[in-house]
Amino acid sequence: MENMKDVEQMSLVDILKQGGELSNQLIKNQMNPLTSKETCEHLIQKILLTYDKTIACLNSSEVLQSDPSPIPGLVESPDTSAGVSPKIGNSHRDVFKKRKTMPRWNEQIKVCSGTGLEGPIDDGHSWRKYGQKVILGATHPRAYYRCTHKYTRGCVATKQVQKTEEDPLMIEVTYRGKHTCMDVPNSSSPVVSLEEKSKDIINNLQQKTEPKQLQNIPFKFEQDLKVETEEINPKVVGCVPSFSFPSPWTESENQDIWEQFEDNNILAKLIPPATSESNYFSMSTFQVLPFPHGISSEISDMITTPTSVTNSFFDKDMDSVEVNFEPNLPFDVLDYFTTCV
DNA sequence: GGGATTTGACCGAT
DNA sequence: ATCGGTCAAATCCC
Repeated sequence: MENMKDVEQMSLVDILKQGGELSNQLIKNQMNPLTSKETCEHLIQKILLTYDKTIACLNSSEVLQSDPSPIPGLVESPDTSAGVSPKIGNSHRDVFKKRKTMPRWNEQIKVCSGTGLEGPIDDGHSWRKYGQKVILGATHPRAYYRCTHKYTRGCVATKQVQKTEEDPLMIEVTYRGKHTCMDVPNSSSPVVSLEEKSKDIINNLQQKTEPKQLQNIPFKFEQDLKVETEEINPKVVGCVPSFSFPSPWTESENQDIWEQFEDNNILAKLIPPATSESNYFSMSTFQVLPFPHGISSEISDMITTPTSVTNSFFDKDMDSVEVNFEPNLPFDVLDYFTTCV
């Protein structure tokens, strides 16, 4: 089984690398005014195909994994079913027994505040802080959040938020458990097909004749990215293309991106334009969260606003996506978030 | 007054 | 024994 998983992950990496190369080609072509629209369109189709391949690969690996709890959060012991408060008839001991058997996985995100994006950040969920602890060896305390609907809908999702050692402006978020409170379809965030997104991207490309203007392209690849992670160690098993903007990126930098994936280094960083007045905002990697909603409200939770709020930042379009941003690429943040949201 | 946060205590895991 | 995760009473805030 292990070997099989290795093989699958190897092919996944290959597919993802292919997607990355295609993305680079697309950018290069886009920078060339002589490139035909059809060429770009063809490239985009191929890129999207790599997504499909990866998803298919992931789905097959999911089946292969003998996870006895295909729907985390719904396979709890009876006392954790929706609507039943653990306060009733539950001692501490019961609670911890439950925790032990609870299927769980986590995700880690690092996001940096100070992006100039004042205001709430929304992962689509409301969280309630239930604890805070000083962690050994950590400078900053770790905050514990649970889904507001834990008792009303039996949602078992929790997250931990902690400022990083190296940079207090960076926070690390660890998710646990999938939300089971999102059964009701969210009509406000309709699913967009790959084709529609492809057209959207193409239309944007058409409108951008100068490479510099590429910075205004709403990036929506992430809508299609999906990753399933299981267990405690986060694994990048998703279809994550390398995506380069017309920036002075080097091949080695792109290689670094993929090495990050291969190292399962799951990070998302929003590094603010510390020294420049312009908004620089580059993407190097994408990582997909297995949540209905990914990047969450922890930034504002930790830094600017109280918890248990519904914030908006990446909004629905950024669901399930984790992104590395680096301060090299010109990217109009405000424009991006006003045109995309 | 109701909901959210804080914080000390409890308990399982290591 | 120590650490991490959670509970729950007290407190705060709207």
